[in-house]
Amino acid sequence: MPTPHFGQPRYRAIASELRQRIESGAIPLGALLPTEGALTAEFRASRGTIRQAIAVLREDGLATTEHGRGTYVNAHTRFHRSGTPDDLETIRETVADEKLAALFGIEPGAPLVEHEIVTRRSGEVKVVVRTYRLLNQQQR
Amino acid sequence: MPTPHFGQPRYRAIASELRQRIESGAIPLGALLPTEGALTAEFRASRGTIRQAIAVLREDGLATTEHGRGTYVNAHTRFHRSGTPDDLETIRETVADEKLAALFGIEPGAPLVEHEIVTRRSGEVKVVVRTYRLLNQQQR
DNA sequence: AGAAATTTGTCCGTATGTATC
DNA sequence: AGATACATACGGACAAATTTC
Repeated sequence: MPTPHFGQPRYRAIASELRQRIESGAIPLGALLPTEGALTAEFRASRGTIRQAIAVLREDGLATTEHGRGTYVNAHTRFHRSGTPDDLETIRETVADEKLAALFGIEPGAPLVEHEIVTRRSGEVKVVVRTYRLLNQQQR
Repeated sequence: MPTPHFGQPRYRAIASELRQRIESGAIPLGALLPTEGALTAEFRASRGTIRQAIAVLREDGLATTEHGRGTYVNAHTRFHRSGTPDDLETIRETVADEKLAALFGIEPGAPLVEHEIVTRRSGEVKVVVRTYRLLNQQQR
């Protein structure tokens, strides 16, 4: 069989289809996706293509895959406006180390405001973001 | 050929090697990586495995791939949209201090990927943002 | 507790499509 | 137009983690 992929690659089309099933509720949040074997049968695509489609969902934060277990639809992904239960936000005053001091052009030990946001997904820390600003600095 | 991957998968080992070449300067920032074909020959791995290794570098923000062109090592300086020049983005591998180690549930000293964005406005550093993620090296 | 079945992870080789040089 | 380089897709094989019996 040739491999004609005009506009949309096969794996993206499959990813879209799966995404739609998730958003429509056909596949409930927190549930397992069909196995790779089942999806290869349904879409009559190779396993590699199916895995690529699932990788798209993972990259978009919609699913999480576990070895030997399967791929879950992430329970609480979208629509987390303010007060996300899974994010932790901390604001504290800290002091500049050598590197930060050099960047800001201040003395090491001088005060800075540190803003830290910890993002978790399924209990695991996914990313830690820290912003540093000078004290009493007004936005423009 | 069998597939003996004891501790570390082949594609991760290759990714580490490439990462090291980048950090050591053997492959300069902004330069093109060797082509997939060249890497296939050098590491005697299949093209799929090479592409998996390069994907790791992309996920860590170290490289960018362009169809038909090649894979670039991301340079320190990133493009700025119109208006606000003078942003500087740095990606480096660092080690977890006590606090970060506790957050991620890893050992202090374990490697992390740090993205740092320094925003200046008329020569003055306005804000420093640092994000920390697990290296694509350790699975868990 | 142990063995088998299930499911995802890694790797190979090949072929063809598409973008860039 | 031709050569080069990345993108997509197939099929097969074995490894490793989990679940089931």
